[in-house]
Amino acid sequence: MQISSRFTLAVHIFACIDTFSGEYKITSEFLAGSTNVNPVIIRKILGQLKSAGLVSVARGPGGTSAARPLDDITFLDIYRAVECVGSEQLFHFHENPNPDCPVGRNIHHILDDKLFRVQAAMEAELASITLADLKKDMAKYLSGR
Amino acid sequence: MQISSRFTLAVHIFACIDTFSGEYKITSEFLAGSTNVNPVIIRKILGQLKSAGLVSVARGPGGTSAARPLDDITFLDIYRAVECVGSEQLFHFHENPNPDCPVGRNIHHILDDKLFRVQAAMEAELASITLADLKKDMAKYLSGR
DNA sequence: TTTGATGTAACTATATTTATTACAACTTAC
DNA sequence: GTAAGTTGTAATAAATATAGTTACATCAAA
Repeated sequence: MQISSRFTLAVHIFACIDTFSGEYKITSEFLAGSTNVNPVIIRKILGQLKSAGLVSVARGPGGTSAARPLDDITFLDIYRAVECVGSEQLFHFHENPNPDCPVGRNIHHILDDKLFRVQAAMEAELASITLADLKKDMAKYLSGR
Repeated sequence: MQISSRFTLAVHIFACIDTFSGEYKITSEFLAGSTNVNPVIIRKILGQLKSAGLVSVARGPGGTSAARPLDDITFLDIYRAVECVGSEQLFHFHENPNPDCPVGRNIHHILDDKLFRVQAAMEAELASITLADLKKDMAKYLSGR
């Protein structure tokens, strides 16, 4: 199954912060307009990003900004902030393999290290991409806006 | 969100084929017993593995076997066989970003190559693991069975 | 104190996964 | 050729997760 759109939404949010800060006030309503997603969903994601220390959200007047330099926020930071997979495991196991079967009893042990390696490879790639990279690439597309 | 347990189930099925072929007839009922999953689900997965050319399933008398040498079946083969993500995309996008917003209009283009790199890293790791590796590691756990 | 925004609860709608029942189709062996 | 055992598949339900929506208390600044 696919990874929740919360992740791409969160990146979209940062892209808006990069692009529109100063020009517009970055509210959940504004972000909802750009993403075409319900403002409450946006606020929930902003809350997760805030808990992870990635953004600052002003309550009274509204307005969101990045809490750290752009080259210090990686896709992995964002992924972990919004994904909130309780288990932190990418792969879902069938819950109750038969303990009376030698394979069923051991399948988890046998697979765990292999699946962890797969997850680690993915996370390493996520960690190699920063919001500074995003901003740089965005400039190409937005030059003529 | 996590990757469907169909993947770990499919690997479990191959582990059973490795371990019990000859000793028992590998039917969907037998596999349901080891995995503790409904036989119809097992049959559906077997159908996907069969379509991908990874197993042979005998209809009348029943019984499943690997269709290729174990060192020629990778975790990526299995992943692709059962995952059937129509789009083949690991990351789910929010569907309708605002085309009137310069960020909304371009977010897909901006992210696509980066997300593809992440997916490729994960798939490369999946491709590096074969059922022969699985069998070897299983031997450690099953020696005293 | 008014204004505009966030934080959050509650509920709904939708989609996906997994389970279950039922049965036709098929293959082998008797 | 028929009985037995199994696969293939449809139809449906149940469980879970995601996303949308309404409503409102809370907060900070002007």
